[in-house]
Order: sequence, then structure tokens, then C-alpha cells
Amino acid sequence: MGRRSDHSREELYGLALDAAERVLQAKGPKNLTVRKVASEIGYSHGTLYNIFADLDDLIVHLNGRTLDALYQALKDIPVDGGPEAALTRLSKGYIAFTRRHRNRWSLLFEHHLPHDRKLPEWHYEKVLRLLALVEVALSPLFPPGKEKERVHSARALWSALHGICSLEGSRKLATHETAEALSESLVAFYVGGLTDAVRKGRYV
Amino acid sequence: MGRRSDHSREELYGLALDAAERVLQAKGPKNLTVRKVASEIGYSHGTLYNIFADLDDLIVHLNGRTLDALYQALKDIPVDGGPEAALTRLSKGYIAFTRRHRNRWSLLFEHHLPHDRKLPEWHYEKVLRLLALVEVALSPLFPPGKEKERVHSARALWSALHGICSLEGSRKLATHETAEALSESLVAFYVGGLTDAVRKGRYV
DNA sequence: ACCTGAACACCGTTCAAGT
DNA sequence: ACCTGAACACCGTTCAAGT
Repeated sequence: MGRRSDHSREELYGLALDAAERVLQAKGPKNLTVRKVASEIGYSHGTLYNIFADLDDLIVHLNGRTLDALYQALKDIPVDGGPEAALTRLSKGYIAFTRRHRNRWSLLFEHHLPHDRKLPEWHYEKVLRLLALVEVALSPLFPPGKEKERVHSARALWSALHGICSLEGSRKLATHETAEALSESLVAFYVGGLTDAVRKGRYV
Repeated sequence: MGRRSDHSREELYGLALDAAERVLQAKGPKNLTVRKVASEIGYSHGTLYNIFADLDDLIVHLNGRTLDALYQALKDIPVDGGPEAALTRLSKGYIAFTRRHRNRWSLLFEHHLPHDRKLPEWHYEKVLRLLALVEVALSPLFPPGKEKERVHSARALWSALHGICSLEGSRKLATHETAEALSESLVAFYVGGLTDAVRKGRYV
């Protein structure tokens, strides 16, 4: 056969990732295959290798879109009313996203590149943009000069929330505490302890 | 061909899981295949289906062993010196385990059964046994009658620690905070806030 | 009763051949 | 320049056939 040029390279890129998201959402990570994505967009499987280096590369780009979608879901959440209120709202938004997009969110964290390959720089930028939202929510607790401590707390809370959603989704926690309940108390006690430490001048 | 009975069914079960752990540790989850495990123990791949229902079933049993190994690694950690000290020691033990057995630990949490299948009861018992260690460490903070609140806190801390180790292992946190540092401050502030709340009679 | 290996329906990846 | 599909080296799973 040969060139069809029904779609430009950019269109094909978008179509492929749209199709990949549909397959992922409907059939789960195990069924996200090069061949299914190709057939979904009406091209042969070989064509996908013109757009992506391989399946790992396709997934990395798909995960980039998931990070963008997560940012869009969280970026307009108000951060007034103090750290605890702000972080509780952020957590609820995050939890809602993981529930609505369970498979996309799972793939984001459960897909691993081979050890000799690294994620592109833009992946980390997308993550940092999300972490910045947590840092803003925490900022009332950290005076200028304590940026490193604020970053540290944002990482800790982000990781903790990740773990809560991860175990809820995988149903491996052996009980039925909701992610909301766990994160709410975690945020409350963590911010409580942090506030107290800050008052005494003890950071991290 | 036919029966060899070089090994009893029980021996075969143990040999297969030993081999699976070796393959997993050396080559990662993606290379943990029925055929590689079978060839590792010198049997044809068909034989594994006499011992396990399928690959998922083999992995569930392998994960059971990982939970046992984790329990063995944590069960003798002293819980004296107060909740913060005890939880810090538990966290360090947990983190060390995830580092030493990265692939086994990843498979434990990243393997998912199809939606219509559920984990065996003994899996949850093994998880509960681990959570009980956290509950014991927390017990000085919870008087009799507050068991539900203690369970809740143990779940929250366990999930949070899981998230910290998970993101560290996957290198998706975009920074180089160690799991030790994150968990140490998390435990300190969480226990600090919890202690304060308890003093004021406010649980969960 | 247990074990084998052919057979089947899938994979990811490559690449000569076509337009 | 782009696209196809055969080819290859793998998978998981089943099961008739052998001992």
C-alpha cells in the first residue's frame, strides 16, 4: 500500500492517544495494546511506530495527558480558609479524579519504563505543577526562607494521598475506610502537628 | 510422556514459587511468565496448570509469600518509647524491605485480578496482621473504647507510608527526597497532631 | 495421576514492499 | 514519505496423547 495522508502526523498523534484512552478506560491496562489502538483508529499496527517509538513511548505520552487532566481538575480549587481547609478540598478533588479515571490514574503510576530509559523532562514539569498547588495551600505555614521545608511537606502530603487512593483503588487495604475519611484525618492531624511545630520554630 | 513424580505436589508448589521469585527479582514483573518459571524448574509450562489455576493465581500465592516476608521483617521491631519512636522504627523497617525486595513489593501492589475475581481470605488476614503492628505502636494514644479510631489511624499511616515508598520506587515524584525523610516528618507531624487532638478529647 | 508439547489466539517489533 | 502486512519471537491457556 503506501501513504494515505488521511491525517497529518499531529492528527494521528491525537487520534491514537484518544483511542488509547478509550481502550484503557474500557478494557484496562492489560488490554492497552498497539494492535488494539491501531485497529481503533483504522490504521495498521505498523503505522503507530511512525508516531511513537514503541508501546512504552505511547504510554508515556498518554500519561502526560493524564497529568494535564489532573491539573485541570485541581487548578481552580480555592486555597483560602487556611491550609487544612485548602488541603482537604484538594484531596477531595484528587480522590474524585482517581475514581472517575481509575484506569488512567493507575497506568500513570503503575507503568514503569525499563531501567535504562528515563521519563522526558516535561513529565517532571507536569508533576511539579501539581505539587505547586499543594505548596500554595501550605504556604501560610511557611515564612520566606523556609521554602525547602514547604517543598518537603508538599511531597510528604502528596505521597500520602497517593498511597491512600492507591490502596483504596486496589482494594488491598483489607477494610472499607474511604479515601475521603482517611485523607481528611491525615490532613487534619498532619497540619495540626505541623502548625504546632511551626509555632515552636521547629520545621521538618 | 507422563508422570514423573520427581516431586510431590507440595514440593512443586514451593519450587515454582521459589523460581518465580528469582525470575521476578532478576528480570522484573514483565518477565515473570508461566513459561520462564516452568523452564526454571525443569518442567513443561503445562505442568504449572496442575499447581495453579493460571498466572494470576500463581502471582496471588507469590504475593502471599511477600506479605509473610514483610511480616517477618517487621514483627520483632520494638514498639516501646512511644508512638513516634515506634512508628519511625516500623517505617524504617518497611522502607528497607521495599528497597531490598523492590520487584516483589511492586508486584504485590501493582498486580490486579480481573474485576470478577477476588483475593483469597488469607490475603486479607496477612494484611491485617501487618496493620496490627501499626495499631500496637499507636495504642498508647487510644484508650479502651477507641478501637475504631485506632484502626482508622493505622490505616491512614499505612497508606501514607505505602505512597511514600511507591513514589520513591517509581521515581515519579520529580525530586530526590528520601522515603526516610518524608516518612519521618510525616510520622512526627501526624503523631504530634494526633496527640494534641487526643489531649483535647477529639478523635478522628 | 501426572506430564508433555502441539495448537490456538493473542502480543510487540521490524522491515521489505508497495503507493 | 507514508503505510501495510508478513515474519519473527515471544506470550497464556487448553488439551489430546503418552506413561
